[in-house]
Parts: sequence; structure tokens; C-alpha cells
Amino acid sequence: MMLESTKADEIALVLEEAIVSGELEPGLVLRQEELSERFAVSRTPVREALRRLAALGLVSFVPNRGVRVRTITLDELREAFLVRAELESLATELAAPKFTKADLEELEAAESAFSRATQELRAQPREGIDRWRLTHEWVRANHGFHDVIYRVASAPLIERLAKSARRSFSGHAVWAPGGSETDALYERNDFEHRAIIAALRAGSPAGARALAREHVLHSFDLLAHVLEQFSNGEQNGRRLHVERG
Amino acid sequence: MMLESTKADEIALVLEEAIVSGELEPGLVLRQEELSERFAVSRTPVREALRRLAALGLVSFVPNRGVRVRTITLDELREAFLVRAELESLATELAAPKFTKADLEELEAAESAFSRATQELRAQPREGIDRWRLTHEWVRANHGFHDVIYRVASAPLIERLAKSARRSFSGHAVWAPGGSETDALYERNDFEHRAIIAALRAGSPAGARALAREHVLHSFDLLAHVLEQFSNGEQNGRRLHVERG
DNA sequence: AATTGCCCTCTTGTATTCATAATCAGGCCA
DNA sequence: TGGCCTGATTATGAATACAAGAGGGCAATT
Repeated sequence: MMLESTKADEIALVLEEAIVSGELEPGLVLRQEELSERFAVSRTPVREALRRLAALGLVSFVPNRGVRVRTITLDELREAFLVRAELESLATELAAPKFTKADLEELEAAESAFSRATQELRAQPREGIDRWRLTHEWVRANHGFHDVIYRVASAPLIERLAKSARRSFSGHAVWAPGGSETDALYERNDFEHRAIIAALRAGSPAGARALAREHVLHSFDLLAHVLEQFSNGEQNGRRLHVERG
Repeated sequence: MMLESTKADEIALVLEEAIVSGELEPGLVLRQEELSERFAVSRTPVREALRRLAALGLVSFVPNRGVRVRTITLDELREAFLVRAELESLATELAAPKFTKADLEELEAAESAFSRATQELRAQPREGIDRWRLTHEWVRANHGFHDVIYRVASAPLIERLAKSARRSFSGHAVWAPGGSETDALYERNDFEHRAIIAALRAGSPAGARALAREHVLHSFDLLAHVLEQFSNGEQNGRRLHVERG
């Protein structure tokens, strides 16, 4: 039941996932020949895939020098969250009148999963592989919540652009260890999700919109707080790859 | 003083301009071989250029069937303007505190040019090649105004995404003939530009933001009004290429 | 006459080959 | 000693060659 498509497209998707997940670290130089043998194809479709990723802003081409996974500065990160705040609040406003009972239930289920992921993360404050894994699951659960809203909004362009802005950060996902201050931020994140649900349930597009906006901006505070703690730029042997702005 | 770059990049830029300007009409199938001989290169860089345009949403690939210039539905058009409204208002807010005297003067100069273009367009209500040309100049002058704001905001991501949303419409630029109702809409467009300048001069980020948002949304009203008049989809032998939503 | 299946051609997708720019090592000269 | 020029090496950019899917027309069959 495999949907027919070109190799270039498939490669682009795999590489995109690898970059977003952080498997391919920002700054890494991608050798075309290496990729072509990894995917068992020639360099032609590989180059086409890389062109697509370049247009998406995930990698940068330097003529005759190669392509590397894009790094991001703190300023760019801030800008990405500002964009997400606007687009996500818009999506939420558009979605509000369209939410059905079933949609609300799905959103609540996603929020429950997110809440669980948050608790698991808080219960494992020690650094290490496990916390790394839990962090990734936390991120996925968080995306799961917001994706329900995007789906209901049924606004393809907004969804595409917002997720593009989201991606610019994903590959840099490193999280802070537990602590009362960090915990409070996690708590707020969780609480704000519930507030958005409440606004949607109450049928208030304007309210949901405002809450969504604040929520994304607060998410940046959380991230900035983490980056502050790790200004040395190293955690678990993984570089943060966010350049100081 | 030619900046070194690859042929694929150059071709992509030329094709992008051709699509945005409407020279290559939406729906048109782009034959790779035809393009390759037009640019005097092989199909390889042409395909890479097309991949980039596809990622930008300007063309759509259909595996083994070819690539065609993307068409747009009325719903998609509306969505693009909603996005632009959010991003442009954000950019305006960010730019507000950064505006210098020189920047304001540049913005006023751009507005003057836009105002002139508007008057010229209104003075030539008859359809025909000339009105087509004046319309294009009007669009360019309008972009010129907004581009000053983007520059001052110095927010590359926002600028890129907003212009991307703007592009989704540009290739479809067809304008209505004169008339009291249309003239009033033009008038409002011009007036709103001046209001934004006033807010920036007064140093009100919040005010400028709100005005910019309303302005973009009103622009959609103007466009929708035009499309209403030409629901038959034909003008000067050029198709509107906006599918009915 | 309509329909179905085959074949032929056109176009795209991919591999392979060729060309050219960048890098690095080593030697030469100030 | 140190910097710079020069040739070999490597990786990328582009051209060419090859493979494969899509569509259309024609003929055979019902």
C-alpha cells in the first residue's frame, strides 16, 4: 500500500526527520556521496532532496563547498517563537468555532498524554540517556496537543508555516534538569494547555487566541531559561548548537 | 562584480520572478527540456531549481507527470491574507521602536510613490495593456511601502514567510476597472498607509500593529471585490486563475 | 460501434560520466 | 622560520546516457 513517489521525496522526508529529531546535529556537513550510498541511490536524487531542505531552511547550500545542517542563533530562535505565537494564535482562533465534542475529547486526550509526559520528566530529574529520551517524548506530546488544533483549524498554509517555524527549534531540543524553578515553568505550560481547552469549550475564539499566544511566548521563556542554565553549551555530550546572540 | 552562484539558483530566481509576475500563468505545465534549452543548460540544474520552487509552494510536482505552476483557490487566498495580516502586524510592531528619522523619510517616499501609482491607475479606468501595466506598477509600489517596514524590522524569518504568503497571490494580480466603489477601496488603502506612518511617527508599536493588521485584511476585501466583479474569470484575455471556493 | 488490450512515443526519474572549484600538502623563496 | 605559490586530491556542479512510467492511438474482438 506504498504510495508512489520519487526517491528524492523519500530521501527529503527521512533527512528532514533526522534533522528535526537532532540525529543530524546542526553544523554537520552533509557529504553528498555519503548520503547517496547510505540511501543506495546516486547523487542526483540526493541533491534534489537537499535543494528542498534548503528551501525549507533546514540546511544551507554553499556553492562548491557543500551543504550543512543549519545552526540557529538566539535571536533567530526568539523570532521563530514570535512567528509561532502569531500563527498559532490565529490557528486557534480559526479552530475555535469548528471544535466538535469529538475534537474536544481528542484534545483532552492529547493534553492527558502531555501531562503524563510532563510528570515523567519531572520524576526523572537526573541527566542521562533516559532524561534525554523523556525530553523527546515530552516534545512529541506537546506537538501532539497543538497538532489537534491545527487539524481542526484546517488551514494548510498556517499549519505548514507554523510547523516550519517549530522545526527551526526542534533539532536543538535539549532540556534542563529538574529544579523548583524549572518545575514551575513546566507547571505553567501544562496549566496553559488546560486554559486553552477551557476557552475552546466555552466557545471563545478571542479568548483562545489570546491564551494560545501567551502560551507560545511563555514557551520561549522556558526555553530561554534552559539556555541560560547551559550557557556553557554542553549537555550529555551534545552541543546545544544555539549560538549566543 | 557578479556574485558566484550555481546555475540552479539563478534559474530558480528567474523562474520565481516569472511566476510571481504572472508571466508564467498558474496551471501552466513546465516542460523540463523546454526550460533547459531556454536557459541553455541541461535538465539537471533545471530540476534542482524546480525542487526549490516546489518547496516554496510556487509549483507542484506530480511524479512522472511533470510540474505545473500552482493555482490557488479563494480559500487559500483568504488564508494567505490572514497569515500576512498576522506576520505583517508583528513586523510593524517590531519595527516601530527601531524607526529613525531617515527610515520614516524613506517610508514616506515609498508612500508618495504608491500614492502616485494609485492616482495613475485611477486616471486610467479603461481596460487594456496600459491598465495592466499600471496595475503591476501599483503592486510593485505597494510592495515597496511594506518592504521598508520589513527592512527596519530586520526580522529575516518574518520577512521571508510574509513575502512567501504575498507571493501566493502575486501571480494572480489582475485588477478591476475603475468605478466609484473600487475607487473608495483604493482610497482607503492609501489612507491606511498614511495612518501606519502616523502611528510609527507617534512611536506607538501597538497602534501601528493594529493598523497594519487591519490594512492587510482590508486589502483582501479589495481583492475579493475585484474577484467578485470578474467571476467569469476572464480579463484582457488573461485568466484570473483563482478557482472558486 | 464500442471496448479492451497492446504497443509506441514522449516525458520524467535516476545513474553515470565529465568538468571545475576548493582544499591541502609540500616545497621554494624571502 | 614563516608565508606563499603550485600541483595533486577531493568534492561538488553540470552534462549525458539510460531506465521506467504515463498517455494515446490503433487494431482486434465482441
